[in-house]
Amino acid sequence: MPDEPADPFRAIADPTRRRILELLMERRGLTVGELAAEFPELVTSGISKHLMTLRAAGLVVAVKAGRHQHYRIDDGGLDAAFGTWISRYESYWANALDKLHDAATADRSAPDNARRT
Amino acid sequence: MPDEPADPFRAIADPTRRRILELLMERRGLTVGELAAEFPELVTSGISKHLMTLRAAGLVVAVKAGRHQHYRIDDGGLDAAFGTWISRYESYWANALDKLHDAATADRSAPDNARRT
DNA sequence: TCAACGCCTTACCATGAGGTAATGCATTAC
DNA sequence: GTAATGCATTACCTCATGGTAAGGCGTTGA
Repeated sequence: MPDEPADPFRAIADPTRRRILELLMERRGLTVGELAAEFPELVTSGISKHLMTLRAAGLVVAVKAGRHQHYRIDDGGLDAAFGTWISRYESYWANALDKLHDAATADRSAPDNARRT
Repeated sequence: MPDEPADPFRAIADPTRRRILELLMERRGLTVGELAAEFPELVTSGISKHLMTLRAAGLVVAVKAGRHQHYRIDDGGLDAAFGTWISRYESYWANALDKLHDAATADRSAPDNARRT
């Protein structure tokens, strides 16, 4: 079986893979070598393995171009993987953060319940 | 060292822990026993370990009440853990999905770029 | 054609994570 | 006080994961 689905949540559990996704969001179409250059402490084949994990999770796709291979984020895959989860949590947050906001405005002396707005 | 930060992304990588979070969103204040009842295939101490992982990641908090212990989601912690990441990806999605939409309307014959809508 | 390049693939290893079982420790009930 | 309950903690096992090293294969350029 070449095509096991692979859990996207497990894919983003690794900091290196999250960093790869960030890099691919900033500059799409990066090659393995260009990505590997951002991780001096890792060997190229390690990056390749991470990319395969991301591909197996449906988060990135690769396009062959000559002897290079350009990776970019699979927008649809990313949405399919996390869209449902995020929207569910967002509706939860909408309620939860409302309550936090109420508490914060009611009591101005405890401002750091929610860092980052 | 009792307080190692613990990566929240690693915490939600496990399906059991994601399920626990969902349950705590539906009914807050569940005890370990009540949660364990939802996982017949697991032993109670396993659930306890998962809860400790979620606590270490700052995603849930426990409130002692008699000899029970009520767990609930740490709203601020959840936001601190994922808020930044999600908002960044959302702004990306806003662009990316726009492009998908453009591509879909421009070329009606390639409809399955985005599964799930 | 042949060598160099770029990436993938395949062992292989060390570490960490998920699971169970057993023990410890409060708290409640008798 | 004693027993039972509810959960935490510890020890232990197994398997998955992240990492390296080495070899394979297609592509490019001379």
